[in-house]
Amino acid sequence: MSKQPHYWLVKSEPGAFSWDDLCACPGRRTHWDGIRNYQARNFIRDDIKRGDQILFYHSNAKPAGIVGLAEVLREAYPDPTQFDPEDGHYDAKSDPAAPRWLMFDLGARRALANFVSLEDLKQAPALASMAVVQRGQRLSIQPVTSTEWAQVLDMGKAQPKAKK
DNA sequence: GCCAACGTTGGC
DNA sequence: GCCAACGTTGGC
Repeated sequence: MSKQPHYWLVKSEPGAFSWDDLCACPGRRTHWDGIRNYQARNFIRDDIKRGDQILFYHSNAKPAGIVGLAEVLREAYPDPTQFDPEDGHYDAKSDPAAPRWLMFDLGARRALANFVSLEDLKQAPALASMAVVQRGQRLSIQPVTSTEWAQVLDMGKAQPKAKK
C-alpha cells in the first residue's frame, strides 16, 4: 500500500476531445466520461486515485502520441451520460440504483516540451512491453509503470537526443 | 478508407 | 457456456 501515485495512459481522439480542448476547459479540468469498457471501468472503480499521474495520448491522430501530462483530481463517481437517452453513450441496461459506468475527473498539468509519437515509443527498447505499443491494444485507459513513466518524460524533454 | 484485432452480443 | 457474427478501435 504505497503512497506513490499510480501512473496511467488515457487515449483521446483529438477530433473528439484534444489536449487543447482539455486546456481550454474551466480550471483546465474535466470529467472523463463515456468509458464503456469493463476493464477500463474496473481501473476507474478500483485503482485510479486522486493524485495519480496521467499520460495524455492522442489516438487516431496524425501522428498518434503523447502530448501532455495530467493528474487525477476526483475519484470514481457515476457517469451521468449512461442515463441520458440523448447521449451517444446511453446505456438502457444500466440501473440508476447501481450505475454500471463510472467516470473520474482529471486536470491538465503541462504539455510535453517534445511530443512523443507512437513511433518514438515503439523505438524505445525500454518501452517494448508498454501496453500502448502492443499490437491490437484498444484499451482506452492503461496502467503505466513508474519506469515507463520516467522514460516517457525523458523522451518528452526539450532535447530528446541530449541523453547522456 | 482499409482492415486486423479485439470486445460484446445473442442464438443455440 | 460456446462461438459466430457483429460493431468498434485505431494504426496505417
